[in-house]
Amino acid sequence: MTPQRRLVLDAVSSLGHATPDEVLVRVREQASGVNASTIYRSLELLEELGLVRHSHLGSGPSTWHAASHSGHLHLVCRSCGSVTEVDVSLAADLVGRLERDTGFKSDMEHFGVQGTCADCLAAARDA
Amino acid sequence: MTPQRRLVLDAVSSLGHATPDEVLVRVREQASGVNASTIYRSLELLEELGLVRHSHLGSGPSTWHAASHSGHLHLVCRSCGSVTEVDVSLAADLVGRLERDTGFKSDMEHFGVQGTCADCLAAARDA
DNA sequence: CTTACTGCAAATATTTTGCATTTGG
DNA sequence: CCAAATGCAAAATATTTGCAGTAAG
Repeated sequence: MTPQRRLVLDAVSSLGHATPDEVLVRVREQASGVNASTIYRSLELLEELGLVRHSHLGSGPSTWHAASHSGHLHLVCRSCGSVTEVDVSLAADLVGRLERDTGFKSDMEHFGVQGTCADCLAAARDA
Repeated sequence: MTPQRRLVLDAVSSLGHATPDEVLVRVREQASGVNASTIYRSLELLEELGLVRHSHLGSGPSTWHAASHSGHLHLVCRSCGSVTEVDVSLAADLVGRLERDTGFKSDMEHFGVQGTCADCLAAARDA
């Protein structure tokens, strides 16, 4: 565990859902010389070690979070970009049915669920 | 509706889930001079017109399909890359619960569900 | 020492944009 | 003719890779 890798892990842990670029910015607040490729390589390594995970929440870059911070679905609002977390158990029904019907074992955490959040729906109603 | 746009629509319709690059290749079989930027611009326009849609099935480029060909979830196998379609109604339970609990209105079609397909699970068991 | 890690620069891959040319109404 | 669409080239974005220098065991 090098200093750079520790900084990457700390950044991911404190940022929540961070893109590699956001991690880079945070890491550089602590150590200015760190390069983007080190971020990518560290994230990959930390994922192999099971310390962090990545998810695809939208069309942009993937986001990373600490492995300890898992067990939830990501609800991604297309309108305002907000990301809401809900317990992954809410999808247990769907996951179970998919497995029974097609034999497919789903990982609902890896991708975000796109849609529109309550606030944006309300704003659209008011407009 | 220009000749290029018609070719793009035809390509999307016949290819199923195609990336912009796959659409380009198909279009060039009919008209060799077509440029990639025309593909992107045509897809965008056709989506505004409601004739095609795009989904994010994995970490790579988005894929496009005819609007007539919708109403299903995409089950994307991480292991072999296969894409299985199942009726979107299977997710009605989850969608309803998310809306009731958090006010979030989900579009389950827009993102693929990652996981492992039955074949790859079987292969892993045999190995 | 020597193996592994890092920074740097360049290469990839994907998508977007500006602009001159062409096309179709 | 005029407005819109296209092709082309370059820019923008995101990520990966080769390589040489650095650092830690």
